Amino acid sequence: MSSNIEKKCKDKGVKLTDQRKIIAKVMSESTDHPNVDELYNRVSEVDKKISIATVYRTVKLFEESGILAKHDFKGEKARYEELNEGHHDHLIDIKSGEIIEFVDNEIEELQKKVAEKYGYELVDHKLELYGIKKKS
Amino acid sequence: MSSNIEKKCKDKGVKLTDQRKIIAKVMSESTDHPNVDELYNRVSEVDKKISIATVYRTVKLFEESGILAKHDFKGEKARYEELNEGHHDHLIDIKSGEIIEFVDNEIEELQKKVAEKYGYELVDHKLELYGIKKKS
DNA sequence: GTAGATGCAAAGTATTTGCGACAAG
DNA sequence: CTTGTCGCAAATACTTTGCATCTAC
Repeated sequence: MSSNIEKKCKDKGVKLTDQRKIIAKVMSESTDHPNVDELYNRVSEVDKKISIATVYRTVKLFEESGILAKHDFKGEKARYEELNEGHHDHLIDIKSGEIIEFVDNEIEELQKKVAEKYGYELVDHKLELYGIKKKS
Repeated sequence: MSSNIEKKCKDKGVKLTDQRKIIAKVMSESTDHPNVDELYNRVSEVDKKISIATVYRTVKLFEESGILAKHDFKGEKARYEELNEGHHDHLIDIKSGEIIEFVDNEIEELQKKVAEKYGYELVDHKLELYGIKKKS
């Protein structure tokens, strides 16, 4: 089965090598937000000859092609996730490291307004919430 | 004249050495958000014997003491700024690199609500807007 | 067939650290 | 005095790159 990301590569004219197919598949199947090490480990289980340099080159390429998103959460290594249509932001549990994805259109709208207020067109943004789980 | 940051160090019981006083003064007088290299250069103009290791150690210490804030803007080196009472977020001009500080209480409120919705107490957040200046 | 991709190891960046000398409280 | 800081250079962590070889299209 060709992965979701593999399809996107074809759409965008990104050449598909065996290595890229494996990386694409692993990322497509990941429900978390792996960093390069974690991704390399998962990829190595499929083909242990793939080098970490290729993983770095590939995530960079995928990011530039708009296939993956890179996140630099506080004090952590860069993490990656598949970029799909619906944009979302992240709520990070500072105790467990768990990451919750959320969408809040009201905030999105206000961000545009703020940018406009200063004479800017908003082209991108980063919103991360860091929280502690409440005992309920 | 002792700098603003110098006062904060005394308040927080951070030992004040000559090097720290100089770094504090340079940061207090900076209106931009320098990275460690830039800060080191400015500090070197005052005392060229201060090592970059000390600058790294000091910004880390100041950050942990709640005196400086560290920012990791997209694809850039870490930048620092003095942390004052009024919290603010940043709007970054992706062409010029100019950084505009802003406050939007409505967004702040909504962030808390989002965290609560997922059962979290919001302890920190990061909001960065990236924009292009509109021709007016 | 050719441009681009890969693996490897070496080189870059950014940052941290061990250690002996030194200075603040 | 004593604990913590400094400068220096070496070490570390993460990421990129030169080069010879290989592969997708």
